[in-house]
Parts: sequence; structure tokens; C-alpha cells
Amino acid sequence: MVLAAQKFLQIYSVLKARVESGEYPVGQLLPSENTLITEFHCSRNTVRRAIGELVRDGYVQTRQGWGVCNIFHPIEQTSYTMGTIESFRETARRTGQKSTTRVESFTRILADQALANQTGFPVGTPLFCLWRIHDLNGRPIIFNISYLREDCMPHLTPEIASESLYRYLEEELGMVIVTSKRTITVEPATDLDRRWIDLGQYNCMAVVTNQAYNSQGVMFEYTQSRHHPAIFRFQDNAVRRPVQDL
Amino acid sequence: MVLAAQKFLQIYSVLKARVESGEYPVGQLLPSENTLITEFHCSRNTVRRAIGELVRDGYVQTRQGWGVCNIFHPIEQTSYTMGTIESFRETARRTGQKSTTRVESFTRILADQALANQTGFPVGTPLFCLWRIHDLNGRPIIFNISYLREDCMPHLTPEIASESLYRYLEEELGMVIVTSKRTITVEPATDLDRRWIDLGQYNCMAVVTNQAYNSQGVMFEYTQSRHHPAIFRFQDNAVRRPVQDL
DNA sequence: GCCGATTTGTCCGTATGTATC
DNA sequence: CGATACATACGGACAAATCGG
Repeated sequence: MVLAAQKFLQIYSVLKARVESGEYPVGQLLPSENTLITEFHCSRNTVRRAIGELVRDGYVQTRQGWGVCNIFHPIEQTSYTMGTIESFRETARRTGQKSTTRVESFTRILADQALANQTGFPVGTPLFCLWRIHDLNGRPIIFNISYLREDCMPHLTPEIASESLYRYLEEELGMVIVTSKRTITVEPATDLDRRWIDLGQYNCMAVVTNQAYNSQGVMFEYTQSRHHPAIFRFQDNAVRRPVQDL
Repeated sequence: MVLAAQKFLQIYSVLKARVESGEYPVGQLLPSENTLITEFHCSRNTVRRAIGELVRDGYVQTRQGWGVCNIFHPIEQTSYTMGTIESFRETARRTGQKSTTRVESFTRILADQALANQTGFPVGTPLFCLWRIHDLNGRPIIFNISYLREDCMPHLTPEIASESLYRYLEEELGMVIVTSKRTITVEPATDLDRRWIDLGQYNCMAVVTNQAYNSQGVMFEYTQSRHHPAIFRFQDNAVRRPVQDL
């Protein structure tokens, strides 16, 4: 059904809302699994799965023989959130900032050996090469270099790319973006970087390299997002060995 | 048992090794769950959990009605892996590199307003302030500034801190480190940074700010790890919606 | 378009192990 | 020691997606 999401997601949503609202005191235990089973009329696996999601969110932590402890802290969540894939546009809208994107270059190339090594595309793959500048509140802060598989989006145009690329791929082409491998590094600023982005004193860029896979397991996008270092910020919640549960 | 790890971890290790070795061709499907069940003589949930871990690692991708697709790319996987908390020492050992740690400063202070704003500790909290330098293969690459709640580890000494801090907290004090909230930024290098770390041309540091919580939900550690930008590398795998499995 | 086989996704109930108190 | 709680593992049932005939 459409309206009725999966049961574990329903339970997850309820518990999440309770934690956020302060219904469960911070630092204290949530009701035990057995209690939740009787409340939600479900199996133990289902409540455990819901709790596993809360653990991934950094909302609670579990300890064998003890219970599920509420560790929610309403810290500011800006820029990025990990664990989900979010486009620049989505991020900007969520944080209430004004973003624009313009295409500086749009070319077609074949992946040579060097590019293949860098990106992971096979040698000879036809690619779109796309340079975009992202402005935040009128200031250019991100220089985006993307390589996109032509065979996955034959009719891509600069006009489309200046809109949200992801919206086009998902809504127009029905492409499902499943996995994304991200790497964060710091690299010396290049002349190309300085051409558009005013770095001031800085001589480095924060670089987020993104490899996106579609549902066939084909990497269709390789993007280097080169951020102004003063703007860049990346957040996540890490968990020590949790291994949800099955 | 000590020798026999959990079954799903064994299966996970075997599958992971096969993917890394190329035994399963990239871009193709792994054996179906039923096949793996008969091979490993276990229940379906157990193989599914092992596969779920591979998904989190960005090794494979699953699709209902289709199968488990190998999307492993042997692009170097070094430094950090997201989703798990790993100490400098653990990371170095895993990547087969030689690491040493030395304590440059060890003091006791009370959190004033400025420090409270920066770290999140309440004003007036007694803290250990710890400066450590991490060498990798003989080169200093990380400058570590830690603030630690005294009441959580009253008997901390510089000698202990030069060993693995986490090992001490976990094994000696029985403290369970579960959740950690991390932020990555890029900051201008300070004189303090340059005192120990040879930055060459760079004038920035990659800064990982880490807030660790114990099992009571108390933040007991605030650490700024200031990395040499050329060494720094941070990886993670994001998944769009799938929510592994229980 | 339909149907059936295959495969993964969700959910259930149960049993046993292990850590905490 | 016992009671409680979470962790692991099993087996089964049905749903949903995919693909080929």
C-alpha cells in the first residue's frame, strides 16, 4: 500500500518523534523491546529494526543486558547530513539559503586512461563533462566537475544541467540512484578554482568526490565538488560496531 | 566462544574477501541468498545480515527481484571508513602502517564560557586538556587537541594518554563508547599546527571535530584532530532509501 | 500482456546465548 | 543466583520486483 508504510518504519517514526519531543528523557532508557512489542503489536524483530534505525541516526544507543538509552542532543544540523544522498539544491533549501547554479562548460569526451584511473569509468566510455558553479547567497562557493555516462542520459543539455541534475535523472528518466560512494579530501587550489571562487588567504579546497550508482550497479556519475574551505562543513554520527540486526 | 566469531561475521568476511579478490566479477550478481544458504549451512536471515554489511561497506548493491550486484572498485580505501568509530591506532594497523603517538602537553583546566561554547561542555566542568602528535611512518601528520571530562576518568595520566586512550577507557574503565558525532571542516593552519607538522605549501588543516558519548549519554570527550591536508582522506557510502534489513 | 520461476523485502514466532543488575 | 534485557540464529510465510517464455 501507499499510505501504509512498512511497519518497522511506522514504529521508527513514532519512536523518533517521541525522542525529539522529549517524551523519553535524555540519558534514560526507552521502554524495553518486550514493552514495545505489546504496544505496537508486532514481532521482536520489527521493533529491533526500528531501534536499529534510531541507532544509525545517533538518537539512541543500545547495550546488552541493560537497555536502549536516549542520547538525543538537538545539535544544529547544517550543510550536510551523512547516510543520505542530498543534492546541493536540496541542502540549500533545507537550510533556508538561496542557491543558484550556472553551467560554465558542457563538453563531450571519451574517457582516456588517466581519466579512467581517476574516475573508475572504463577507458573509451563516452562522457559528458560538466563544469558548474554553485552560488550561495550570491557568492560562488562550489566548483563542480562532473563526468556523466552519455549512454545513461543521451539527451542531457546544458539547460537541464543548470536545473537540478538529480531531479532530471529521477523524475524524467526514472533512474534510481541507489548507492553513492563519497570521499572527502583537501587539495591545493588550482587556477581553475581561483578563476571563479574567491579564496582569500586560503590556498586549498575541500573536495568531495562522489561516485553514484544506479539500480543496475552501473556508475553513471563521477563528480568532484570543490568547496570553498571556509564554507565547507560535513557532519555525521558514527557508531561503534553496532551491526543493526537482522 | 572466543575463537568462533558470530556466524554472520564469518560469512561476511568470506564474502568480502571474495569480492576483494575478484572472485565475483564486478558489475555482476553474487550467488543468490538460497545458494549461499546451502553453502554456509545457515538461515536466510544470517546470509542477509552478512550481505547487509557488505551494502554498508559499499561493496554490493541489492535490488528486489534481481539480486546482489557487485559494485566493488579497488579505488584505494585508506585512512577512514565512515559509519564506524576507529581510533588512529586501529586505522593505522588496519592499513598496515606504523604509527606512534606522543603527548606534548597535559594540563587540567575548567571550562570557561568560550570553551563551553566551542566544545559543548557546561561552564565550570573540570577537564583534562591533552595535546598529542600522531606520527605515521615517522612523519608527524596529526595534531590532536582533546578535552576530557575529569569525572569520567579521574586517574588519567600522560603515560596512559600516550597509549591508546580508547583502549584505556574501554578495557580499564569499562566505559562503553557507542556514539560519536563528527564534523569535518577545513581551517587555516595556526602557529601551533606548524610547530609540529610540516605543511609545506599548504596553509590549511583538515579538522575532524569529534564529540564522543558514553553509555549514559554524557559527552565525555571533545577532540579536534587537525590533519595534514595531504594525508587526510575520509570515505563513506551513502544509501538512498533501502534501510538494510533486520 | 500474462504467467510462472526466481530473487530480494518484510514480518512473524521461537529458541538460545550473554551481559547487566 | 535469578530476573531482565539485548544479541544471535533458525525456520517459515507471504509480498513485491524482475525476467524470460
